[in-house]
Amino acid sequence: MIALVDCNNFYASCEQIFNPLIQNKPIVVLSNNDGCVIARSNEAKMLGIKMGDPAFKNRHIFKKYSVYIFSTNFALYSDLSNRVMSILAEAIPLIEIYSIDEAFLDYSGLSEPKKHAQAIRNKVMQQTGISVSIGIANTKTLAKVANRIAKKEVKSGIFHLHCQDEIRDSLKKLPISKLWGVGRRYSQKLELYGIRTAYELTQRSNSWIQRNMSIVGLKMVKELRGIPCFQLETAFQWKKSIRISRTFREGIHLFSVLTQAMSTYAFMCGAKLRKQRSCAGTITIFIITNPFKHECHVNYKGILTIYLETPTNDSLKIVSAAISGLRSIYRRDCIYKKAGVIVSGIVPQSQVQLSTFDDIKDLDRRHRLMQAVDAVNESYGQMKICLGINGFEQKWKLKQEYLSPRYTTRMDELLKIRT
DNA sequence: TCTGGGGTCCTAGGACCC
DNA sequence: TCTGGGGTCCTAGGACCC
Repeated sequence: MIALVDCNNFYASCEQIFNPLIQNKPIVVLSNNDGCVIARSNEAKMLGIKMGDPAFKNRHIFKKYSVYIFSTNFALYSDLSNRVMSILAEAIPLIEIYSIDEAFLDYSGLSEPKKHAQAIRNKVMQQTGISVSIGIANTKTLAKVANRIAKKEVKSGIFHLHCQDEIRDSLKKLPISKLWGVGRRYSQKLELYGIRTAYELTQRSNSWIQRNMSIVGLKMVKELRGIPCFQLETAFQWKKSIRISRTFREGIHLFSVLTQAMSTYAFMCGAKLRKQRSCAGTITIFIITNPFKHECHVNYKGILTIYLETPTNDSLKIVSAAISGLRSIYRRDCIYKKAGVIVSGIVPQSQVQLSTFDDIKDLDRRHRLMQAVDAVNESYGQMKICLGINGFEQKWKLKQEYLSPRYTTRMDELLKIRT
């Protein structure tokens, strides 16, 4: 038996705790640059403000109903999260902290799970002021379903989903898109096959499910049928990738501004790496143009993966690798990869060495590639620059060749598409 | 005018070797 | 010179989560 504890409207609740004036008021928390709504209080939800909606679409609602608006304060949220999690861990040591506001608890062998959950819920409220919903069931996926019911339909905020009839009925009521593990793509696909509820999905054969949704989808459906497939991950996990990425408020047209930003983010990545005592084996940098800007008919991504000869967590080395990578994208010392995506190269000892256009013997082809990259360069940095670092757990190695034949094949395909 | 940031995992298909 | 089956490794891309 597993319990899923989920904090209600977590970021919004955190803001409310320290400000009595905004209790029971509509409040929203906005993302970086005040772009999107990423948390809402119940009152804000009732005004029809949607999760993930761009803030500008809701400005009139904010004004009309005097909605309180906050920018994110992650220091506050993670501090409160830690407090909640330690209360949970005190009650049940076998705990998987699933996200900043959610945890799975091992409830096996508990004779009165609902009573226990009630005690936890009270304690968290009493000691932190955060209200939580708790769903209890035999598998993680069913606990998710139970939690949804606890949050929406039950006053006590606690729901134990165990008898077969009840499970069947709740799955019949659950729209397929709301199921844990079914996102936008899968729900579109499943609806094409006439599957609208979680129950209808459980009626499909195992082979059909695996064919269409991979092994992960099959595990999820088995869990809906009551067979545990996802274990509780109670051990601490090192991060396998670390990333800093930002969207700019305005388009960026100066290379110097890009390098400045890239340095900052690279430096921050280094700090995060050192904090968990890891080293990066590869560094990936990428830049994306504004996907919502319609006048530029193609949107571009510039991606460069740098394979470090020696894994490192030295911020200065990471910064210099990132900057030389960025410069090489900018100088177009690189190979166009496929529509909207450029470059992948190898950087021994932080020196960018990429294949250049000179390597392309076919003059016509070379010309078309250069045109394509020009188009990319022109639209650079209009909106987004990202720096990610990953792979420090993976085997690192210095590649002997700049480009594999396979890569070239894909470029040929691309050229077919573009011409 | 204004659309987030940080993660994980699986799979198909090519490279390469025997 | 041509053909081939089987295995492993790697990576790009696609899916998902909060």
